[in-house]
Amino acid sequence: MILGSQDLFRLHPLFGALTDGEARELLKCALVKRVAAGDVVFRKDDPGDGLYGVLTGSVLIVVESLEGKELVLNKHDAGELFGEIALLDGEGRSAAAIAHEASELLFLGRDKFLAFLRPRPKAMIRIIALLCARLRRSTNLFEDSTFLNVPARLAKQVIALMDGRGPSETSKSTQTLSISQKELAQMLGVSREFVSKQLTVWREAGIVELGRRRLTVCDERALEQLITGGRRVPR
Amino acid sequence: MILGSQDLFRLHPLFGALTDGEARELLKCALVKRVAAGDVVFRKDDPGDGLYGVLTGSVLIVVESLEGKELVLNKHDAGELFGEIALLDGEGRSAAAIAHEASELLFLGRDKFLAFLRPRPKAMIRIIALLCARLRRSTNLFEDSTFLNVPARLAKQVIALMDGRGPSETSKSTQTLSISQKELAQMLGVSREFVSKQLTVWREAGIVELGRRRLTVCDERALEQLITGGRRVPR
DNA sequence: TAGGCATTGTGAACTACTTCACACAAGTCA
DNA sequence: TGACTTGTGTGAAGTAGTTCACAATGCCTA
Repeated sequence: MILGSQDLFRLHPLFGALTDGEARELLKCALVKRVAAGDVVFRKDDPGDGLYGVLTGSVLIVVESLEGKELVLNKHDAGELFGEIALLDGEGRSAAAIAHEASELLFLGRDKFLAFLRPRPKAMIRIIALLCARLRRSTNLFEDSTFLNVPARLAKQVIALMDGRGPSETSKSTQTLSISQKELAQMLGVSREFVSKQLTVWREAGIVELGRRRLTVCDERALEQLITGGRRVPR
Repeated sequence: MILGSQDLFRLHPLFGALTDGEARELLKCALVKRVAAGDVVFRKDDPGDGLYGVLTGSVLIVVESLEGKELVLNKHDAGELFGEIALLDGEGRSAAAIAHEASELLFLGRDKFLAFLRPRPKAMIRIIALLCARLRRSTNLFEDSTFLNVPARLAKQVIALMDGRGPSETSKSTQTLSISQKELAQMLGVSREFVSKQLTVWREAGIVELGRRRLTVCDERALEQLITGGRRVPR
């Protein structure tokens, strides 16, 4: 789906039922940034100068360790907002944002956004809902990383990526993800090699098919069972 | 410090500058729950029926794995609020709350709280700030658990516990924490034995002194260096 | 004062990962 | 076409943590 710059404001739950006039007015304050794959949108600790929305493409939220290993905290596709934390609390960016592919982003400056928000308690309610959702996700990630072993977390991640892409055609169909094993590894914070080995095991078990930047899930049920079965150190 | 039930409302940043009248009115809707150490305040997945504040004592936020291992996500002392997420988004409790010691809690029902919140955008702003703070903490925990090894995370946790207790007397003084090694382990999601071994190493290095449910930090600087020095698998 | 429970210390064996070192395949650009 | 880059597969060796098993110590209370 291709979003017009206006649609993001009109359609995103955060902005609720804006009138055409309001949407147009917000749009005047916003600007469209075009970025190429790999471009840095903002860095960790940058001042939170505004809110971003994804019109086309996708953006990764990333933190980097001292040795340069990257951990992907989140991926935002068309229609989603990001960069709200630093904007709202006035602290520095809590992570970097990097374009995953060539993308068009809508940028709304801090002052404009806060001015929009101040007289609209309903929008605040929706911001609160957004933050709660982020918090639940974040807590779950932490929980999983301490309770589940890597195969289980990998299975969970793969399923989440499939669900994110919408329920595809028929609910029973095999679905193909376009993602490299390195990217999968970075979303879990584990080594690329281990992901490769685990996927190979699954291929031999007929659960997935593999290709270059391609992962086709043949047996989603098997993956689901791996999650609940995949305790840590199951002796 | 012992909080009167009224003080929590008057003093907590979330409620801002309430008038005496407002505080009294809120208080009429609230009720005080007394719990003993180990009592369950709410369980994971319970409906989010209200907001809690700690008057005296402390409460742990805990998730449990399928095997029964407990991970302590947070600890709330006197003057702090908890239970806001499920309350705000209407989903089930994202974790359990368990009294760490005998405590007095103030409970404010969902309807009353939302009614209080609705006409007060300033209070919403403070809720938003609270959620942002929680989100940053949660993200940091996840980040640390993937980038740092256990000794570094343990050092960080110990320092955080000391800072939480206020800057003590003189800033250079040695400080004593009253906590068991099992509790420390559960805050990090690691084994009790490993914590014990690591603390023993530190004792032999003169960094800490140990006792039954007692941990005295002699050399905070050394702990701080362990954090930044403590990459994962440093070859 | 004895008995019981919670806490700590420690060694031995194990395991779930990691790093390192490659080989190979596939796409891309000069 | 060839050279280069990116992605994948795999084995060998290493390591940071785990579980298990137990001993010892201190505290609480009957």
